[in-house]
Amino acid sequence: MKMSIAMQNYLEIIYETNLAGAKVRVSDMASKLGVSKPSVNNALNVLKEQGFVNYERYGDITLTDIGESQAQKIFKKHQTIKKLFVNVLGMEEEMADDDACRIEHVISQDAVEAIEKYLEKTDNN
Amino acid sequence: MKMSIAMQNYLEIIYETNLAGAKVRVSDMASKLGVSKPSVNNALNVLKEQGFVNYERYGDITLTDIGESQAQKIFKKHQTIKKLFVNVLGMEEEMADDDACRIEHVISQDAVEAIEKYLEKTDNN
DNA sequence: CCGGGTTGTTAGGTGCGTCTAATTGTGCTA
DNA sequence: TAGCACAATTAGACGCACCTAACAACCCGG
Repeated sequence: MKMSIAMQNYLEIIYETNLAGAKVRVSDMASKLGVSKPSVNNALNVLKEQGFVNYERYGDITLTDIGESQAQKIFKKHQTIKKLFVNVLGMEEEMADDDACRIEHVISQDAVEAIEKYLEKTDNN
Repeated sequence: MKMSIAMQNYLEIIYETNLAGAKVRVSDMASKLGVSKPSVNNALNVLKEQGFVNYERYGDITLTDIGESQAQKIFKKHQTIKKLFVNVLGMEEEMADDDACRIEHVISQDAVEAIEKYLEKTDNN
């Protein structure tokens, strides 16, 4: 169940694109993540291999149930961290997003829960 | 002035060993970081190349002025993050240390400053 | 219904940080 | 002071994530 930071980011962008109601495309992923199309293609094949995405040559890109729940977990971490940064620490939204995007991949579940508890306690959720 | 996370960790462990007043040795670094001795050796040569450490074959390992100030910066970030986690969020010391050790390498300077300001404001420094 | 622009894929290669196995250097002790 | 244990280094290889260049498939306008 171990996933690299890079792979987590690919998964997350698919999830967010779904949330936005847009079609997931290799080119768009590449430009959003700032990598080349072959890198995206390669990542998708790895993620498919690991059972996180459904993907066929030139076909649609979708998340499997497992991929979806993984992505959701990451996304939730992101939101929690961002809330702490914006609501408690008074950071700018954009900056908070950037930091959250990097921290979400390395922070422990325990730490996230500690943040959540604090946000509840201080009515910042 | 860009340094990889791996290299930051090597630098930090040298700094901490200095703080503890102990001699810096390849073997100890390897076991503390959970990597092999050749990995440490290689890292030291890279860091020497980049001007962060003084290091000769079979010689003492010390930080240059630049290396020292870099390490100090990282260490300070670590302390700030840890304080937030322990004093504000109520996390265990050890857990907070582990999280801080990973987050310190990806968090922005702005975010650290926001944390510092918050700690001051709430008398947690 | 076909030709060209866009999108996606393949092939091949690079850098970084890691490893194991083998070798060399150091320094203590008998 | 010779030898031995252990510390450090070298050599060579691997995995991962990335790249560029080239090629293949898709699809839409004429």
